[in-house]
Amino acid sequence: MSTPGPRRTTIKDVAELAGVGVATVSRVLSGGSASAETRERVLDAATKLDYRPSALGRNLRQQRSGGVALLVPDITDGFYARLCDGVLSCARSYREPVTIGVTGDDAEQEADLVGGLLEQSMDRIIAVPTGDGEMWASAVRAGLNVVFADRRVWSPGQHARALDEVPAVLTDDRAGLRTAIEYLTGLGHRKIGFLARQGMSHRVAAFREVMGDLLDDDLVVFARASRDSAYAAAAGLFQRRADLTAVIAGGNMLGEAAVLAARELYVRIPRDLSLIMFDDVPWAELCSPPLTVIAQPASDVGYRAAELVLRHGRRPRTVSLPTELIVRSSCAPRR
Amino acid sequence: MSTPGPRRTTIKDVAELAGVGVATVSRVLSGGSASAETRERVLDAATKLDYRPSALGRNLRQQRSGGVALLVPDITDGFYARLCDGVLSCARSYREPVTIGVTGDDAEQEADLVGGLLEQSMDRIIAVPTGDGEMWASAVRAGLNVVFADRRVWSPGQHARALDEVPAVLTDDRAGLRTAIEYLTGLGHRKIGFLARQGMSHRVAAFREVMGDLLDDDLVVFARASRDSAYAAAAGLFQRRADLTAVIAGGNMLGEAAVLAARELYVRIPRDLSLIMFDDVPWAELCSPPLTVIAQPASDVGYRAAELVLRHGRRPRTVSLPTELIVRSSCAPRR
DNA sequence: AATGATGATGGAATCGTTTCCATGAGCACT
DNA sequence: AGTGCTCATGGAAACGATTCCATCATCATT
Repeated sequence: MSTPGPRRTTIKDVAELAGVGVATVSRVLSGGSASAETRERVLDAATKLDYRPSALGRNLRQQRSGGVALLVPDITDGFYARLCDGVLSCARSYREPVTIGVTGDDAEQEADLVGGLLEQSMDRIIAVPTGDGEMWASAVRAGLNVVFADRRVWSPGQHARALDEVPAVLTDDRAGLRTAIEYLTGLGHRKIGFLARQGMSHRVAAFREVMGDLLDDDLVVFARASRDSAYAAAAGLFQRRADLTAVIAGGNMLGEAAVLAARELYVRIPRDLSLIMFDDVPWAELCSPPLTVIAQPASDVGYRAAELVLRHGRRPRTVSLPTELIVRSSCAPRR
Repeated sequence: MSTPGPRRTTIKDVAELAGVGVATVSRVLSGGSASAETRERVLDAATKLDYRPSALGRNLRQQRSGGVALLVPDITDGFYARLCDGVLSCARSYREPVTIGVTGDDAEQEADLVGGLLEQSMDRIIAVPTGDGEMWASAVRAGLNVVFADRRVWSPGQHARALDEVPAVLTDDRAGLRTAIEYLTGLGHRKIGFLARQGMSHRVAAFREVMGDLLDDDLVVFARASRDSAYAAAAGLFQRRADLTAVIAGGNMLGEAAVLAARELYVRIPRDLSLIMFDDVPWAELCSPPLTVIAQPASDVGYRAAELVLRHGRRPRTVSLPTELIVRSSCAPRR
């Protein structure tokens, strides 16, 4: 089977070669106090034996496994892929491994995943949460070190304040939405739709608030976290409400679906329908027509979240990163 | 600071409550032999205490941490994102956590990452390798359980056969390329370029082989793993060789760059230049013009690779998944 | 009835680290 | 010289599981 091989070199071997106790080796290697001479002898021995501390032993002793967990709804979505990339790049500089799980925007899967992490004694986690504040509250009570990214979750009961203390890195959806809506109304649009995905309630809330008097609740539709569902939602909206003249897609999968559905239904963009999509992706520029988007610093969101969870120093409650409206050619004046 | 809290319930607590020894509890929980009555008592106690075995203890004892590691060049690239998704979805059904690292197609970073994994005693890894057979050979000699995905690496020396035993899940690049090239030559194209990225030597080799007499080595160009570099490579090629009538992009970042560069240089697709891109992505259809692509089952590649590394049964040396040419509107007859 | 085989069981060792605590040396000050 | 203080140091005890091994009961066979 597997070769029995030469046993891996342990701290004990180093101690022996250096002629000191294991405790001393441990102290030297983790930056404790020791005399200069001892330190040198230990370091020498360690390099001579090519000693690498076993994370396993350390983890058991410290009752926590290193590394960070990262939970995103869908890694295939360009936005979350970039968010992951940001986390990964920050974690790399701390030499911390990152464990990724996808929740599919499903509360049950999310709970499962978190359960698994607890079992692994992972105590640091960055999450794009999907619903169920109860679950998250109990997780932080269990000692989990949570940072929310992209969206957050509030404490369910008005007495439990556990979640309100959880730091979060968000994008300024509201401002982005406001700019976008102002742009559209400036072009004369009044009937503005919103394509959302389950779990985007924060964005929907912001949309409702910013729209104010203009809001027509029949114009906001929800899709599940699949391509097909997004398409169905977009097509359904376009067919049902012929009076629609502009639509905002809550994410790039929704935007994709909107373009596709419009094409299928002979709705011309931007002549018949103006479209603004959340999140700038490389293909938005390549699309026909090039899409006007609300750009989000996805990678920064990930990076900052990782910093928060890894540095763990005094940390601000919540940081909000700016969005930017990038005007291309998918919006036109209402005709 | 952190609440000392009630100690987590250990196997010992369960043993005590059930009135048996810890060894028995362990056996029952991991499916060993035990009398029906004992089994029941143990299971009862376990549920009553809401006992969850600590992965830490197990890991240390077994000298290996569970889970799988996954190394990809760039998680932001749609292809690798889907590959990750495939791995994650398979791993989920085994309840195994997945640790992801991005190599950026850089051998040094790759080696770093693998070193880190060794330190964590991760012994199962799925990798899209980038260069340096030496490093991978020593990794498998160290007992690492490697499965290559998307591309593989051969043993450096002709005597060391370590790597040739490593299973791999690949896509049939050669066939895809052959079909694409036949399609292009059928349209009358003779000067066909290839846009590659560092680390795509397998694909370049296949291109060279399939092109045969038609090959003009000056028409294959390499980019580094960044968007800018891809753009520069494409633009450079288009300017340098005005006689070029068709080009194949080795990945979707390259394809993106090609479309952009062509647009910038007033090269019309497909009128002046036919384009085929490796890997079908949702936006290929939305692009103007819609792109003809060589589709690859990215998610399946990941899924199968995960199966291979997790089931670990008798396993085929290498599996090759089919590609498919999807004809859209980015190719036209040579004029 | 004596012997052997089988199977369930629990005690104890083990994995590799960190950290608590006791020890002893060195030094300053009275 | 004696007292007290600060250090460096090493032994040993965790951490929580798995698994080796010895023990004991039960039962079948001679």
